[in-house]
Amino acid sequence: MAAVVEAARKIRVVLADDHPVVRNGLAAMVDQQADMEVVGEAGDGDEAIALYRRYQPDVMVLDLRMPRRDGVAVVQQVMETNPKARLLIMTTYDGDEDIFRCLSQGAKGYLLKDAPRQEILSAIRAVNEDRSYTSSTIAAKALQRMVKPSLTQRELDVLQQVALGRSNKDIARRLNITEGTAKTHVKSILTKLDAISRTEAVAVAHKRGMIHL
Amino acid sequence: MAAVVEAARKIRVVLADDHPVVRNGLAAMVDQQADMEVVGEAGDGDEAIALYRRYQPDVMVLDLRMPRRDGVAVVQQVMETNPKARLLIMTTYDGDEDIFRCLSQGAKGYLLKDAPRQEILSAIRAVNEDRSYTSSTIAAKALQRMVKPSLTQRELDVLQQVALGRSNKDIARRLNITEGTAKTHVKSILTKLDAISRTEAVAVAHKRGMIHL
DNA sequence: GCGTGCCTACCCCAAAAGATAGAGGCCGCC
DNA sequence: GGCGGCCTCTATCTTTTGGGGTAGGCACGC
Repeated sequence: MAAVVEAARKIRVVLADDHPVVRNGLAAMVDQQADMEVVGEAGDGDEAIALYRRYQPDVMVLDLRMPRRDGVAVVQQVMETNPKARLLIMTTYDGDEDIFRCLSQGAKGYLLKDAPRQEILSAIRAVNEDRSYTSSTIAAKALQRMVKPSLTQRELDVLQQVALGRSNKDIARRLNITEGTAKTHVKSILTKLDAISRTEAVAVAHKRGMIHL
Repeated sequence: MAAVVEAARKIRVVLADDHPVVRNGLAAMVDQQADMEVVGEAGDGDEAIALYRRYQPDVMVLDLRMPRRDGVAVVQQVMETNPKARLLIMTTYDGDEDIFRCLSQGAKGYLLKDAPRQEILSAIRAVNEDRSYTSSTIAAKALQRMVKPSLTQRELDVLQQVALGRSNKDIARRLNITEGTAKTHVKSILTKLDAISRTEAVAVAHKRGMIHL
């Protein structure tokens, strides 16, 4: 057999996704490439962190929604111990607010799961070279987001309660504020989300990935 | 080269899923098996129907959520022209109400996307032999569902409107009924879903996959 | 120091929502 | 034919929502 010739070291990749099928598909795609190889596969957030530590891969591809610890938490954790980590976020949903949380915490790129094969591969290469990769869909969303006012933490707390169907009085009790204050928050939520009713606010917030029902 | 020995004809499979990664992963898994092969891949509902017609596969694996035409519609369409079709539904979400719509329309089996490799393969084999395959998670849900009262069509119409944040008056206008009637429907929705407010009803309905936000 | 944004809290008031208790028409099933 | 489920509509009453404005305390940045 001829000697294996490698111009350069391969890009070492760790995959993290809770769906075996998706991991399988990604692994197959990556391993078919001459310039990259899969060195580890994780099925949840905790595993992802462990595998990153163990293999110190060039790139880790992360699903945003995973059991035990979601993508946001993994990015946070990994970047803390390894600020130079190159992480590529992958998710099913565009418009997910968590994307921005990941990116602002240092994730290098973002991909939609319905991206074609080639886009996925070039995203991995881009991230490996420390270039950031952002799918055009997301770039557009990011711009939209700059314009639209974002909710404060407290408002997100209240919104979360609203989404559970709680009344203002209930929300006030749980957050240790008066009903009047709860109403104030709800009002500003409605204004910012451009919604007429709390129910519509929940729909809008869910669509924008600000809350997960 | 030795002659290829085949004890029996391979199971001919068509895959339908809008995520290239998932299709890739499934295809790799299937083609690795000695007793099955992928004869077609579809990226949306319309394609799925077209490919079924063209290849008349033994089994078609269908994602429930797809662009252009979702799994329910595909099952409906295919079963109509080909009552003996063997369809295996695959989805990300347990608790999706649409599952039951598919099964009652003749889909042979149901799988969660996070199912392990082996389960997926044996589901395909089961469906091919005209046995039905139901993941245990779903069997449990089905039982729960028997107990809980389901909404009438009209109530689902109203619920859909409620989920959009519309007021009773709005809903009444759009459905050509009086506000009082709209309220009556909302009331019975709240009762059946065991919710205190319309907002909670939306949350519950969404969790049960009765509506998609 | 001064503005700005956030959280808190209060007021009033009109509108909507929800709870309750009816009732008639229609359709399918036993 | 009778019964039950569904859709429609009515009326009344209480509670909750949402819109309007105002304002003090606090932290942060310029």
